[in-house]
Amino acid sequence: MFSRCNGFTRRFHAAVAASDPRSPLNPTKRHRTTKRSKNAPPPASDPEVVRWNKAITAHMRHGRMAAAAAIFRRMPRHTTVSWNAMLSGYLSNGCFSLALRLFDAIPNPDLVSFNTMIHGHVLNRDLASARRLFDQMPVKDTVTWNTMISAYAQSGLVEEAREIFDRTPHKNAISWNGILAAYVQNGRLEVARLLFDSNSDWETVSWNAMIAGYVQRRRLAEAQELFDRMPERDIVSWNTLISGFAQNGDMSVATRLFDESPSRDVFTWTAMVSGYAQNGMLEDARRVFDEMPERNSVSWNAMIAAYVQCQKMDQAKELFDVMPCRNVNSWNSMITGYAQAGMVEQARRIFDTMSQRDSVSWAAMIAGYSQGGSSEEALQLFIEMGRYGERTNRSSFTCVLSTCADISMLECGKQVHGRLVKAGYGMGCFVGNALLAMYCKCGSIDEAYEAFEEMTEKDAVSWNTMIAGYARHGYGKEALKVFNLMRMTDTRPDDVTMVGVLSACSHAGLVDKGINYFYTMHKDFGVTAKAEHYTCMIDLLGRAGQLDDAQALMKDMPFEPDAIMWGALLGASRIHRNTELGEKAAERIFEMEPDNAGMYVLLSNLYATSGKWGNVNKLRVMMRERGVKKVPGFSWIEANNKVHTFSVGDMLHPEKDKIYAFLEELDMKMKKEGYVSATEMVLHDVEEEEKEHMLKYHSEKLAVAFGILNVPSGRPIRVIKNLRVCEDCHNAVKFISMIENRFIILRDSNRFHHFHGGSCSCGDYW
DNA sequence: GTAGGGTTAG
Repeated sequence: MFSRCNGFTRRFHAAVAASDPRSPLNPTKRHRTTKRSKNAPPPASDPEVVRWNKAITAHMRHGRMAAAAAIFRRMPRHTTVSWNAMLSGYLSNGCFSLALRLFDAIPNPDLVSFNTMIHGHVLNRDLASARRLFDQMPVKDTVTWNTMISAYAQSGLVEEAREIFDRTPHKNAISWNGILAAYVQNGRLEVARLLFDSNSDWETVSWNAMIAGYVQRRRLAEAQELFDRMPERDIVSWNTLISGFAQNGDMSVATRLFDESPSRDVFTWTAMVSGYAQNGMLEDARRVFDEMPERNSVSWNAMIAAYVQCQKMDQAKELFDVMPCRNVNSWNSMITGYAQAGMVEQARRIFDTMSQRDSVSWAAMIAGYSQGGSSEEALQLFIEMGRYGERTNRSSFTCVLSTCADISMLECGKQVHGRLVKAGYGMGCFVGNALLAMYCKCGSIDEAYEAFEEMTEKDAVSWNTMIAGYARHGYGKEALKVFNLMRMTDTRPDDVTMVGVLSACSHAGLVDKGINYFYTMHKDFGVTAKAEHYTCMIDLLGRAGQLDDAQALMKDMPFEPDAIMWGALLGASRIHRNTELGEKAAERIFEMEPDNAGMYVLLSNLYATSGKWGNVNKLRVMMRERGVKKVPGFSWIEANNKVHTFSVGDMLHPEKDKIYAFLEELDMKMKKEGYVSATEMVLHDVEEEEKEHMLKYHSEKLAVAFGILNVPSGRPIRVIKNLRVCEDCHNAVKFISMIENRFIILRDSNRFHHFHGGSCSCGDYW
């Protein structure tokens, strides 16, 4: 590393020494600005060489790198200008490594070579190398300083940009615009405005930057005000304002401005196309698209995106097939479109056929799998993405984390977390919230809280996720502690927060607190009770045995009770063995959702525990007549980097013999400790004496047994079940946690249960 | 031959 740095410096000094006194590299005669000073004589150049250099530039401008290189090789004599033309050509065509090699080979690099190379590093998103080169230059000109200012500005490093700006000896309009843009583009609009107002001779470019800042913040009135006041408007000014109104849904103003504008270019037309598209005006978008005098790939992509957004994939495909030159974005739009329309195979076909992919392509494909429920494929592709060397972006991280959360793959999620840290994205809201949700849903509430604490910025979603996470884990007090922390910040509790808070109270049995929050949340936080809040309250009162109050609340609320509310009441009736109310609730649910198998099971369990076997049978007949299929129960557990799935009485798992033998053994021990199997809990078409047998092999028990055999002792056993855990299994797992001295965390369709030492965090209250 | 503002995809 060091030898390389010294090499640069040595070469630089050699260049200075070799140059004549008029050289821009000679520290005694600094050039103040970019333009050659008027009294210096023009450099003596051979007109022949100038012709060659011009040819190189022309080829490079059209992306013909090979032709440019051929001319360069054939030239009888290379000037530094020829080398620089090649350098900037390679960079503008995206060939960074070629450029770097060429730069190393330049015999007498001058200021322009160095400036170009700094910019090259910036394009390569390698600010450190750019800065190293910058620091090594004994002589800098305004271009050098300006390049660094905008490099920092574009990377969000406003303070660094400011520092460079302050040190810039000969600031020109570009320097000033650079620091203005640094503030505007990094959300410091007020500072930018102060700076802007402190000076009166801004160039049009800077007016435009300021207007764009307001447009991005949807502050259109201020944008318009500046636009009206600016001394000179160019086409960019018009385009910025037009697209501002178009993107914010005001197509009538956009159209008026479009008609008023003195001239239009591709940008103007494309802004109109995408504006119409985003406002669902597909025909207008297409009309403008057809009227456009010229189109570039962005215009085509905007029109394709319009069809994609309306899920008109046939028309999107039609355009895609005929467009003259497709870029990555065109392909990415098609992937996104197919994925969102649920046509994952077509999306994959596009993904496989495209010649070059970027991180967006991978993210779109991963999102397609993830949202389509193909979790395994999503994870597979994420792993492949890493192998392929593609830089994982925030969006793919977010998708994969939510996939891990859905199927509760904690180990996988942790690995993704590790890569996230390595990628150096920091813990902003977007990715941080996904990480938080992953840990919550994977049952690792402590790690969730760690991630929460590490987040550099928290928004309402972060707080809400953490509160709801604690609530679902039965840690009501912790949830309320987080809620109280939240109240001390600037983030206002919203309706989602209050759903979390109320359900925390409900899951932890904090009845009075819950009631209090419910009745004061409007006064305290301006949250009006929605149906979700009432559902929480019915649940809370019901669990606490205040079934009359729950019913009274249902009667008084400003909504018609829905199936979820009746379901909460049915669940409460089951806990408190109130058959009459349970039946009433179930009746209403069956009217609204005749296919909701879970509710038949709940009612059946209620009948069974009350010894009403005749009704259990009747219900069974009813289900058969109505064709209601009980959703098969599954449990799964992650062990040895694999997900192991179990169904009732599973005979497919390779280790089934060991598992069943172990369960027999456990059963004996449990009975010695006083466990009685609740045979009556099962809803099955089996004979009485077989019931105990079936129960013993519920999927969650199999998974727990497998976990004890395979998860190292001391580590918690995490099991996920797709349905609610049955009472017998819940009871059994309590015994198992005591006998085997293990922490067992069970996620069912409703909440988390943390078992240890013979009891559960839900307090048998679920 | 090098540095600044506006359009698409996620």
